[in-house]
Amino acid sequence: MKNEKITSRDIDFAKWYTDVVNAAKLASYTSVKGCIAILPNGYAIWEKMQNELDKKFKELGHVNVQMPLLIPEGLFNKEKELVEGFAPEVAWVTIGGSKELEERLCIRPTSETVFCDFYKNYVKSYKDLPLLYNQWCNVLRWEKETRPFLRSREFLWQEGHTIHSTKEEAEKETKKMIEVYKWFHHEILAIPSIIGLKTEKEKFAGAEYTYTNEALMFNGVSLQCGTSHYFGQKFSKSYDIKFTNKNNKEEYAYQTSWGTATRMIGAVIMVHGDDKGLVLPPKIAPKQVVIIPIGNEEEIMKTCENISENLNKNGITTYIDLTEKSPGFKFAEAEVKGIPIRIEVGKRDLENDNITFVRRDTSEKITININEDLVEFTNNLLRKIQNDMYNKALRRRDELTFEAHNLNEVKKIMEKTPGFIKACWCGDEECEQKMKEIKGLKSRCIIENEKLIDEKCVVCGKQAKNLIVWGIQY
RNA sequence: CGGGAAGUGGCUCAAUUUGGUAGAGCACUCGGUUUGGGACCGAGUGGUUGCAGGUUCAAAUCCUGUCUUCCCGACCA
Repeated sequence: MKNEKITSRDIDFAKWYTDVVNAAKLASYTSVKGCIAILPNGYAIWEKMQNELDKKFKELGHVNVQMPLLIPEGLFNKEKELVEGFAPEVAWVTIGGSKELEERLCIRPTSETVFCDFYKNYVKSYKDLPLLYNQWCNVLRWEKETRPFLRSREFLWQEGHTIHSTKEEAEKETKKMIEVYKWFHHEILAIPSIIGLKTEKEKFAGAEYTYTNEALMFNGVSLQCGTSHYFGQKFSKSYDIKFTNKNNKEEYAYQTSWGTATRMIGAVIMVHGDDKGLVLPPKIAPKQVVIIPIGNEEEIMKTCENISENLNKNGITTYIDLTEKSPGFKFAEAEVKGIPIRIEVGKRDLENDNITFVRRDTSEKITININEDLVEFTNNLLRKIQNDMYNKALRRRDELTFEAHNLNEVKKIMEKTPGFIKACWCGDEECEQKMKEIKGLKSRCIIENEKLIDEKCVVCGKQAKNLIVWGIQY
């Protein structure tokens, strides 16, 4: 059954996306462009994401802090490349109360500068290092074109800012955190992603290099999902963060930063969703099971309560839909919200001592005896759904991943469906620019540890340096 | 930021062309009958038409500005 409120994914993907956001009540627009209200259904998903990441960060020794929202202009301007990168999308506070400020204050688009300002006075000795700080907060970037979750002006994220006494340690941290994001996408969100370096053109302003996770959405458009930056001593030199090393010499510190955002909610929608609405991987579903009574006889209600209690007690989150709607309405409602498993309990089931399980991802109906071990059965099914969703997304990505050896091949591929295009590149920014002329193709990342598929650059034919994944960006 | 479209109860839309008391369906509330794919009957509640100005005896309707949303382009660590 198709949901009438949702435009078909194949007819208009952009409309489908916003329809799902609305129908699943994840977010709604407000009076300020690009600033969305994240509603309970959406925020609960974000909380699940936060819990998973926060737990992992802490296992790896990171601690949470909170830095200010406002950054004095002078402080913000110290790192030249960062300023140039962010200047067009920074909002400024110029008046406090009714008084014009002597120095205007920038609303943080990212917090490198604030962390640096703090580290400057805090770090004295190699014994103080490393500091592995993270903060969960909102940031503001004055985007011109906005879309709920994917590109909003205000968004929630986490930003890790670490500072180290050696280059090796900082580089290890950079690599480690991009692997954490990859784990998060694969294991928790059931989204396959490709890790690689950003080209000079695409890297974070002020970074020596940037690692990124690139994922492909159902429509073949790619989304940057979590980045990890190595700063070397660039920021520490701009902000004068020195420590005394083991040899009693002053040395500039080595830094990293890494972040991921509420944009991931958008990724989950666009990778897993279908024409009935959202499809949530069990590991981030705020409620994993919905139990729908069909009829209101005492035996039915009692059975629902028993199942719910039993599952909840054993760590599976469930609820019984007790609203006075018809069963069909409740089915549709559970589907639009993406709840992984629906259990139906009605007269027909109970006459045979059965209950009915329905999978959200495949719509498969499974009738089982009520005396079976429901906890084990449900846990297995949740695991299976999580795995199957990953594999389905992986298959889709592989279907939409192509190789190209020259510009004509690139054009041909892009005429059909967009997707990831693997092609070699000489390292010249001009060639990157030429690729962009084909439907806006940009380099997503440089693939390491994989053989070049060609000796020549896909654009100019000169000696190839890197294998690049190209794609259209959200 | 450039080009285009739109904004009327919570939602989808009508009334705008030709200015003259703002209307329907869904949703919501109450009562009843229902319940295996978005139930049915009956009775209700809810809008100074995005906002600010202007023209007019009179503005949802005409004019100006502005905000928001959507599409195309540019931009996007």
